[in-house]
Amino acid sequence: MRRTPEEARTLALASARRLLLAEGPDAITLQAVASDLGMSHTNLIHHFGSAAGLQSELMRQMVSELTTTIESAVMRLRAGKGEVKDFVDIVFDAFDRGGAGRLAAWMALTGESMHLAPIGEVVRDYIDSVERGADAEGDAALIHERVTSATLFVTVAALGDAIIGNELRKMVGRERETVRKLMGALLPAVLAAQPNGSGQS
Amino acid sequence: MRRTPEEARTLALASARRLLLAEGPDAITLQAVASDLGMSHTNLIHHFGSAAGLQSELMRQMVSELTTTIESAVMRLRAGKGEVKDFVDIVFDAFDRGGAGRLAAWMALTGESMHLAPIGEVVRDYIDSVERGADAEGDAALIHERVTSATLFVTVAALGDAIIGNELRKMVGRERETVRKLMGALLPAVLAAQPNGSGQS
DNA sequence: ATTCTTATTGAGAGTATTGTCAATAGTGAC
DNA sequence: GTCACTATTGACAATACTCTCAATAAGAAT
Repeated sequence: MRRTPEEARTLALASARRLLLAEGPDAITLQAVASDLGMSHTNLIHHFGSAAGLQSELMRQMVSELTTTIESAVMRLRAGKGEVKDFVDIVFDAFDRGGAGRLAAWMALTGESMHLAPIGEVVRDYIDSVERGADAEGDAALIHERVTSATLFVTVAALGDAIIGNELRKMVGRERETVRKLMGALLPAVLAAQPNGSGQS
Repeated sequence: MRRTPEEARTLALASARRLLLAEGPDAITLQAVASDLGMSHTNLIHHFGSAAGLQSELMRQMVSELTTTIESAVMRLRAGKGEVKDFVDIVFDAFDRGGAGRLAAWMALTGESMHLAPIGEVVRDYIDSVERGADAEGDAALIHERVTSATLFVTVAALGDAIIGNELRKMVGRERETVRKLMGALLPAVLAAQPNGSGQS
């Protein structure tokens, strides 16, 4: 009956995430989480300080997972172990999995965009890594521009897909991978210095 | 002192939109709108029936504007008066202008996705028009697939750009048109039946 | 002018949410 | 076993939001 603080926090964050996915951001209230867990809402205040503390911690956790996932994909790409198409898949999955994209959108909508900073960092890391590996050939400035553009492109599309992709696909009758497949096919053309490459490896 | 019903509704919707842009979806309350307009919140209930009625009307109005804008762009494209790049620009602007993208995201997040149906319809209209104009040449089924994919692609990316584009661009230091320019450059390749064509009209 | 419609308001009820505070009860340390 | 720590709870206050209801008043119609 008496959980460790870590247990309590983990349970609460899992419940909050469940509520976010099922009923949207506004459903994450102290009472809803407490009743879902069968505990009192005052206990949540005890563990998180306030309702804002819980929400903030949920944001921090999900952004952390998101960036970790993407970072590992960047590592593989840096090691030359993966294709661009796989990277696209991972980014799309990362925004889709566990409602990370919906949460990111919520943060952007409610003005809590400071929590998004880690995403910007990992994007910058990715840009640096690709730049470093590629500056042997071609114009470094040009490559920098292409890589940043491509990364922005993937991230923005992955977010949009996570939020509205399912609804739109339902309306026009396409399957789930439609957008990410296109992105995977087109991105190499953006990255390649020569405009001919649709490098299908 | 005594407005016409249309005046009152117009004022209220404008105020609600302002609040949505400035402080996010949760800021659209009867009290906030009423105080912004210097009227009592009961008057808003009189005109919209309920708080949900006001929000619903705001969604309807903004989606209507969005679809109207996109539809006119589709007409121009159908008449052969515009390039694909212009269409991309218009879709991106439509989601950005007046916070339509943020509102669409809010709808998707809160489960009010029925209001999104008109967007699906205009997308389907666009698909039909392009299909009809293009089925003289090539495989009709293939063209259908390419066009639906491309339209999904543009819409999803435009939404993502409207929500998180500014934040991400700020973090990596790119200007505003980065993503839409890429989309405009890549989309013709998706639409062309032959993989060589980046058909610039 | 009188009447009718309705835009507008203020008071107040009902509910949800956050938060405070004191008290209870596990759990480990000694 | 006793004590200290703290996870947990229930009662209660405070605020915000929605909504009902009765009353007021502005404008149109006659």
